[in-house]
Amino acid sequence: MQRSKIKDIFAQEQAGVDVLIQGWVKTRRSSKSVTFLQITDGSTLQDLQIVVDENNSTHDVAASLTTGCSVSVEGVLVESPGQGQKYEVQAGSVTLLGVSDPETYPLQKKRHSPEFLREIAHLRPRTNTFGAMARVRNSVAYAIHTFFQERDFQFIQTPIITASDAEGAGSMFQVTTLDLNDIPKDAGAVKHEDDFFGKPAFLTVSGQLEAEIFAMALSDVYTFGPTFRAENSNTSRHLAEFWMVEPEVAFCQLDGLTELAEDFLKHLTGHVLDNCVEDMEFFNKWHDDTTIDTLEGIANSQFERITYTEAVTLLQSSGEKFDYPVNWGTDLQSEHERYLTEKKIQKPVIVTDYPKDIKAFYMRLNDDGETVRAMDVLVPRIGEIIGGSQREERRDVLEIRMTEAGISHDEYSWYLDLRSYGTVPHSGFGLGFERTVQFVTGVANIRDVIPFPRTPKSAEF
RNA sequence: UCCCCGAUAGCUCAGCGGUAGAGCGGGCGGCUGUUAACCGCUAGGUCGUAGGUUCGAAUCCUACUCGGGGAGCCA
Repeated sequence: MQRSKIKDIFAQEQAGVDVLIQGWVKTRRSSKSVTFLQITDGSTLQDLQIVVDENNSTHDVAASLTTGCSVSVEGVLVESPGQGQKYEVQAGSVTLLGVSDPETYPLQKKRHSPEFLREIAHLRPRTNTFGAMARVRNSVAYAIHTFFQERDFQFIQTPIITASDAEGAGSMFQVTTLDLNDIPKDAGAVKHEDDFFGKPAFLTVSGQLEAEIFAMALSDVYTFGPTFRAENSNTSRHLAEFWMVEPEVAFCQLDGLTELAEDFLKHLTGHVLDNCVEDMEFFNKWHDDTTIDTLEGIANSQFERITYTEAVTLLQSSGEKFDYPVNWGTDLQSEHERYLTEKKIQKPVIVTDYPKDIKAFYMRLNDDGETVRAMDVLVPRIGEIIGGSQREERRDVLEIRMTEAGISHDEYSWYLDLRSYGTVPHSGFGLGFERTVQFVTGVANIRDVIPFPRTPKSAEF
């Protein structure tokens, strides 16, 4: 008999069919006359109840099962007389595939703290929360591709190893094959020519600059891959290794980019609401009882758009007491961003046109000479979920900005070349994938929305 | 990296100067179409590590390690 996934079992039109179920025991409830098993196979949040009567030849096997055991069950699908489930399986035979010693198996049939579960990252996918997270994460990833594919964006794979060490988005991990206990040196200086690439190499902090290359040929492109930041960041919103989505759009100015960002977030949240109903209800019940309302609000609302200068004015006249003062020219603090998106406007806010001195060199300079065409999308609880800009496409202006920022013109000659040979206005942004999953699910800590989190002093599994 | 908080049984925590407790989980027994099942019994801990104060430290002090919350950096 062919195995059925539990998700498909519950989608059956009617009971009465023979089924083969394989999965893991969540709990067992036994009495003298009957044993109930809750089985999960990860295809859905819902457990399947297996009923094993006393006179069943495999009742002793069923009664001996403990949490975590893997089993194979053949039986008949029947309508459940009990509360809590539509169908259950009247067992014909229960086969134990793999034991799970209850003395040592760390998962119990009760809630565990996320901190504890992180220590057993090899077993936490079996929990309700982490299973739901994995399915939603998968769904968001799928929606990212469909969004761009439907718009004829080309999926570009940008390199993970890069020799550029000044991409301007934070500290980088160095990649080397040199023996750190015996580093080759020449007059005290490291002989980088002996290293694998013949010069210092690093893990990428962004695929943007390379994506721009392809946008200047294929018009609309996006990347979606791992990104690395060696910042000593210890917060619930930062990882040393995370995934980022970076569309890059030719013949597009900042207005078009904000529209793309808004459509994008609406598509992702709408897709999850439509396709992860059960899992989202779970998150709404156990993690954040506002998350479904928030997502529905996003689908039905227009994002607010304000300039940095307007934001500063708004904050200064808010009457709100902030720990940090609000001054034009300094970056908005987390508390300021949260006030804007959570209290003042209560929906996603797109802040544009930041002072040039607090933004990256590649952002297009406005005619005022003071601000750049930057854009941050702020959402409740997470803060910045998207950062992007219209790129500086004028070579002379870009060169001045690079000089100011201390960026080598030689090393980025290829980037400058794009402005010499058929330059066009173009724009792009980066969306933090884990922050998006966090936002969608309402899970408080970013370490619980990625299978194996990498953070300072922590790279287990 | 900075500020604050924490680390006691497998898990979640109480104890806060006189030498270790609860609930859940585990084991054993009972019972019921049960569903975070229920009832009874039972086992289980060099109180994060290293120093110090004290007649005596889980408890007070110091350092370190790890974890959490917040900040910065950002996605």
